[in-house]
Amino acid sequence: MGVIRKTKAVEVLLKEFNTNSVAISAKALIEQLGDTFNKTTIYRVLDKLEDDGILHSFLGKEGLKWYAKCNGCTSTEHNDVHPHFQCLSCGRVDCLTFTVPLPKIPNRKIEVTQLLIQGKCEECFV
Amino acid sequence: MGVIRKTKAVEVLLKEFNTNSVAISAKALIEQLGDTFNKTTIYRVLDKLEDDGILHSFLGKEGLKWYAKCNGCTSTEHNDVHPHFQCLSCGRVDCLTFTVPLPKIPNRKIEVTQLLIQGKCEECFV
DNA sequence: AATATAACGCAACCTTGTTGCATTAACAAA
DNA sequence: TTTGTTAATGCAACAAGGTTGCGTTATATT
Repeated sequence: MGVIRKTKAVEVLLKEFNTNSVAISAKALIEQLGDTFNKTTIYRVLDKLEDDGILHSFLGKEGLKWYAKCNGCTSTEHNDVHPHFQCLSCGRVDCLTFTVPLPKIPNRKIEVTQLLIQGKCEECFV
Repeated sequence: MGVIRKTKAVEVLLKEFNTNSVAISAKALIEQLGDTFNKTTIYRVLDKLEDDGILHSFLGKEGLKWYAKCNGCTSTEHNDVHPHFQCLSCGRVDCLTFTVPLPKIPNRKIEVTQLLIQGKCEECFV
């Protein structure tokens, strides 16, 4: 498990996530880069970058898969489980930096939490 | 907007949600009832029951749409935004009764929150 | 430069969910 | 209880996001 070859697709996709500090959906990436790279390639590179702990993914509104850069994750563990914010006006999604304290639930083991907050972002908020 | 006719499909689907106190995915309902009712019908009835404030929906793992009974919702407002718990062992999903306090986010307006917690449920937890 | 094989492109496919339209059935009124 | 209106249904075809198999290309190693 590892990105072993620095291909064009890997390079271009990584640049996307480095220049934009927001999350990007696979769909948007395909719309944007689909002429340059096959969608299969894009999906596979995203998968691999996630495996390697470089990107993390989550589900946005309507079940679309979004990706964003990781902070301090390794290929063995994704440890930046944080909320995501999706603007209902402009559609933009980004990562929030705080963590939400959850109450202990008796007899259950929490492994993953996915918190998606929807509303109006800074730019769309009047 | 309202369920104006008590049809077989409405009756059977409502019974599903009344006898099981857990959430059920549209997919599971189609697998279970697809011989009796057309999947289109099932999707439409679920839609309508949600419009009427009888069911609420949310996205589970893998972007599947899940439905569960509402508590005190009306056709104009779904006000039971609560976390959902999905067991990674048995796949079962249910509604949690607590609410999670979110920190205020400056310059943003929170409208909806979707919190999906994944882990081991009471039965699968050792 | 030769070579092994990861990565790619393409086409075909899968799944969840939606739409248009003709037919059926729920329910109110006669 | 028959009739008439129209909501609800079934069917087929479609839509969109994503996946798979396989032959070809290109990266990195020797």
